[in-house]
Amino acid sequence: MNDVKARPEMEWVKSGEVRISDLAAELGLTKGTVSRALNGYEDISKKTRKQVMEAATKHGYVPTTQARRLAMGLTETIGLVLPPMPSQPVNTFISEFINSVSAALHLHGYDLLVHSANSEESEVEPYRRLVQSRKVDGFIIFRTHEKDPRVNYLLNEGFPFVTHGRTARMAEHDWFDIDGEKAFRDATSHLIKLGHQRIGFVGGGREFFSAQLRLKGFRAMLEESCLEKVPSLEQPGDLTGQGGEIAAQNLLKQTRPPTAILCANDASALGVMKAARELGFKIPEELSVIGYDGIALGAYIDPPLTTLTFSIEESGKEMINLLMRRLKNPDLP
Amino acid sequence: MNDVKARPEMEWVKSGEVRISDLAAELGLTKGTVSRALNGYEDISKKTRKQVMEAATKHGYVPTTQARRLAMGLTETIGLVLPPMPSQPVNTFISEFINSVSAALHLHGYDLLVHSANSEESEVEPYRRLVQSRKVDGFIIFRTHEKDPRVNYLLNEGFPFVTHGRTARMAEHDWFDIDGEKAFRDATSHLIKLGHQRIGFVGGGREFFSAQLRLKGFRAMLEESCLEKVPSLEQPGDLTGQGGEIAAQNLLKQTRPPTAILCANDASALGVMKAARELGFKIPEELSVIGYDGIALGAYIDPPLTTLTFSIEESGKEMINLLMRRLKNPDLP
DNA sequence: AAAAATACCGAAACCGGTTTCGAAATGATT
DNA sequence: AATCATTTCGAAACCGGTTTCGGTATTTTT
Repeated sequence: MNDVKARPEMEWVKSGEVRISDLAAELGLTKGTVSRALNGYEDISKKTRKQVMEAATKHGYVPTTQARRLAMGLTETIGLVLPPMPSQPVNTFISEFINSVSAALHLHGYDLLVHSANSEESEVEPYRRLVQSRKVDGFIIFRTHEKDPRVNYLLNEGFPFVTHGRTARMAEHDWFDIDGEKAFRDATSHLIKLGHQRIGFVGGGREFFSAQLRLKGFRAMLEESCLEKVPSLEQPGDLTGQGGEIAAQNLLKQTRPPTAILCANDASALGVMKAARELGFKIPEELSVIGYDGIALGAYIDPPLTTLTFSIEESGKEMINLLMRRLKNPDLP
Repeated sequence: MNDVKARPEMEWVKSGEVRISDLAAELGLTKGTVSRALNGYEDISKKTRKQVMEAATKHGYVPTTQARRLAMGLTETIGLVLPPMPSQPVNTFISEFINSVSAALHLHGYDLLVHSANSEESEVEPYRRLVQSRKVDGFIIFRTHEKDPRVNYLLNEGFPFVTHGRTARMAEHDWFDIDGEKAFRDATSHLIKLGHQRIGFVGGGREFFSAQLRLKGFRAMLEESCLEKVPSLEQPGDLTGQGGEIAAQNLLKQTRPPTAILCANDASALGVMKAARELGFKIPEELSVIGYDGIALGAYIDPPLTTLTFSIEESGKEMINLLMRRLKNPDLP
């Protein structure tokens, strides 16, 4: 079934043939008038507007984006810079995130420009290039650090952006974050009610603010429940499977190993589970493992990964709303 | 460490302040001359060129992209349309692919525009919009169908694109594909040498050409090895975990179940493994399961997923090379 | 030294839209 | 019927670059 044939009522027109001046010439108008008619200006008679509209749809006229952008001084494009590849093995989050962000942007008539980061250069370099060449009107930043050079740069430039994750300067910019603190309070509470007395924690890097908040939630609930804080039960991690393995080994080789382990994300949790198996721990009988991200794959492995979920789609939508609001009026955070 | 301070030698200039006409005025030249000087035209004296270059770097001049694009009639942007979300649960492929493609494009000075597909509208609609508004110079298409409406549309338009995966009209366009046929011949051969006599196969949808080729490789090796073809051992799938579960149930509930199962991708394989566990099959003692994609996560589950790997990064690079070559001279496929 | 070739740069058109301003045509007011 | 207010559109500037063309100034050739 050829798609062209699927639209028999419309004479096939090669795209990109008709310009606004062509329409104007055919209608005996000037291109300025045609432009105003199409863009809903009030100083156009309904008769003229109707004629213009009809001619436009008849010829399949679509304004050339580059010309619009130049004239209007904006790009209607938002930039998203991907982190360097090798760091993220279990990366389902990113593609879901891109998808939701892209869809949300589309509703506002914006496009998504995805840029890859070169691991050799400075973290802000891609942002700088995009800003200077005026290829985007704003940015979406995720995986924020507490002191984030990208945030510093863009704030300094006065360039619009939203972050996924809080930063030290979050009072000065738009941000969105999952309440990981609460999630980990709840998860910890849940484990305690099940009778666990020794709970391990595998964190993300210190540089990731959101991972710090998850740790904070964990600690808060321990204190609230009057459980003693055991430093050796808090292991650093790096949000990767490998990091999870190492952390789990440190936890489980102790004389009194934990009976449950909370992980800052799902990739870590998978690493923890692998290490636990290799050390002979039965999951979930001897050891409970809980991750965070809600990757779809968790349901397909044995034992199924217990994970805390949040909606990536909602996150994307919410972030775009924040960003669009700011693009329309740059006021106060 | 503020990144701005990291460049102490450069006086800080707010980006986007200086235009080409500013440079021209300062140097006492016309903007046409400045443009030619910067773009390496031969009719510029070395002295003038040097002055222009220095003034440009001094002021941090970067040409405005929209203006360049309008004047030159190209966008230097390639479009990538994501498939609707819910279909792909184990989606690490996409983000890796986006990353590699984006990096490869960047080497050629091109940008990547990522667009999300709306599941309610026609598959070609996003492409049509992008073409008509002239937002991209070409496309990257993946997950091709044998008869692909997107391919038909773009061929009809004469619009450049590359596909990841073959199509029925592959003689007419650039494409890149992993030799899945050979991979599955080899895998099948391997299983046979291990002594397996009954090998199951979980395919992808009939609409995915590449999945068909994997099936072809499987069949070819069976025939070559003089094993009888058992239709019931070939189960359709849909490249999802759920599809894999169903297919596995159909395979394993037979009176003489297979001792090994080949899967068209890793997501299917995970579903197969889940179903096999639930039916009491021990992996890998009683049943071998092999997937295809090489997802990084496979190593972290128990038992580890046996998978056939290919380099997504290489694929992306190769595809971009094909596309760039075509953009530079639109000749024959 | 005059003629021809070359190097170098200015002028201006162009890409395809948007937006401001003013004038003509129409309608309303007195 | 003359005056004022509105409606409606044309004219032109503008966005910020690129590229073609032609004309001096300079150098090379004879």
